[in-house]
Amino acid sequence: MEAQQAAVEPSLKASSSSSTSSSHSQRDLLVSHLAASFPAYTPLALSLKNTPTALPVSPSSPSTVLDFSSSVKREDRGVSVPDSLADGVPRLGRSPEGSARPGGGHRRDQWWSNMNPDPRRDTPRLGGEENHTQEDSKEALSLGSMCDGVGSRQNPWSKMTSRGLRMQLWLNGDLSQNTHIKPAHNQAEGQTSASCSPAPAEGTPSQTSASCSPAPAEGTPSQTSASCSPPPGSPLSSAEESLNGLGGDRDPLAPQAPSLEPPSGEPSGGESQPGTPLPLPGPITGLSIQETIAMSPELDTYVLTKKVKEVLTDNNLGQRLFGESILGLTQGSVSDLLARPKPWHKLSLKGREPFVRMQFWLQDPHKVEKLMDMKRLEKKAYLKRRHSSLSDGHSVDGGLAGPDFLQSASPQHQQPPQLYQKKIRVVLGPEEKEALKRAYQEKPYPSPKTIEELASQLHLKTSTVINWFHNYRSVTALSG
DNA sequence: GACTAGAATCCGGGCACTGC
DNA sequence: GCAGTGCCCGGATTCTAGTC
Repeated sequence: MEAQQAAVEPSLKASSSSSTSSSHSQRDLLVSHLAASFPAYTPLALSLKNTPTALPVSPSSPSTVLDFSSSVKREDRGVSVPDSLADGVPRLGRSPEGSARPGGGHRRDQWWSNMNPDPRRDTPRLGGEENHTQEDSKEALSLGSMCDGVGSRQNPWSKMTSRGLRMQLWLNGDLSQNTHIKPAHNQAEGQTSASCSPAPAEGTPSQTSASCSPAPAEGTPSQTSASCSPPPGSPLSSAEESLNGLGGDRDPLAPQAPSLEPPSGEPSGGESQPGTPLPLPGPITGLSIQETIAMSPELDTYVLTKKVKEVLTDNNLGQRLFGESILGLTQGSVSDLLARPKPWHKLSLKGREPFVRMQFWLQDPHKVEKLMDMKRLEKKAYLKRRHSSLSDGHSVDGGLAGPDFLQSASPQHQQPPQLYQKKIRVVLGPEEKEALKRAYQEKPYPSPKTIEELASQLHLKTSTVINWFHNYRSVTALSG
């Protein structure tokens, strides 16, 4: 904790200064420190909810503010009325004013504004806050939240959402306007990191043509796509470019540059296996996809889902296969997403991820073939398993259908189980619920000791008991 | 494939405590 | 008194398992 803060603080100072070339080494230190501290989010290899591994952060990661600003339609969503207010039902609890207070949705606007600085609105502020500095980045988080994020409640990368990610990006320098990432020195790094400074650093040799400057002048033949993208063949290039081209007033599915084509030769995602979630094309790092999502301009979720539905129905592909293979979600979630896509601006970072993945998938020319292959493999594996199970005298019906079956069918799931472990849903039995309710009647706010006791008596995790009380308080508050 | 209950998670806010 | 920190809370959201 202290060490982490020690690492953070210099970077805060560095990033708030106008020149950051001197912070290069600090930044490197910070990045490597973060690489050691933060678990990774590796969506390609892992399920959405799976255990993170080492963060593949390096100075060379395209940790960049993507060049969205020129094409991004700002989220002009007006006032987003929370459901709790929209339905006119007053909410109990401590913060009915919470929805009305200046924070709430406004903070998300702030986040979005920070992520997508609109040059048109980039007017000097009162009080001399010309620069987007530490203050700007921090003001969207309370002290408690900062503390939670940096200290006691650090989330693994896979669990970060907009704010957590924003902090991370800010730490990386991408959100601090004045942070100019110096081109990396070594060759390997040079390919990407060098090119992705938020803005062309003054006096910095244009080593790469290549800045992912937020707003290259219009009409400037931007090298961005070429230089900000990962090496040719890397799917990230297509991913990011595709997203770059997804300004809100453009058809999210509109054909993109040739680079949208997945790497030639090997179909993107390589040898897909049934049950292997998220076969995004190629080795996209977790950081990249997360950043891509965070920086992604507004996608038209309705158009996106409509297109996905069309492709699935046209090719007789099931939601389950699609969900588990592409999105890492269950059939029910896919159904929900496709039937009732939320507007982009109402989605958190996490909520946007499936749509970004849909977008990736739709742009894959081999998408149908790959899903078909998965379907075949799934069937083959199922039959094989069924055969062997029958010979063992065990039935495979029921228990092995669905994700479990998929996972067992996938060779990749022979890897350490924690990598592919699905979140186990706790289903409380009626007796457990009854006991919890009794305890609630007695004490809606149980002490840690009581929680411990309840947990051990009911053979539950303390977190489950805590969650139950939390949710039950919400439910009773709403109904009461 | 649609729908739902509810467990889990995210996040901002509030408050107590501590050290200066 | 103030800033920093840690913890807990409510509200909102996400997403799984189960059912139809």
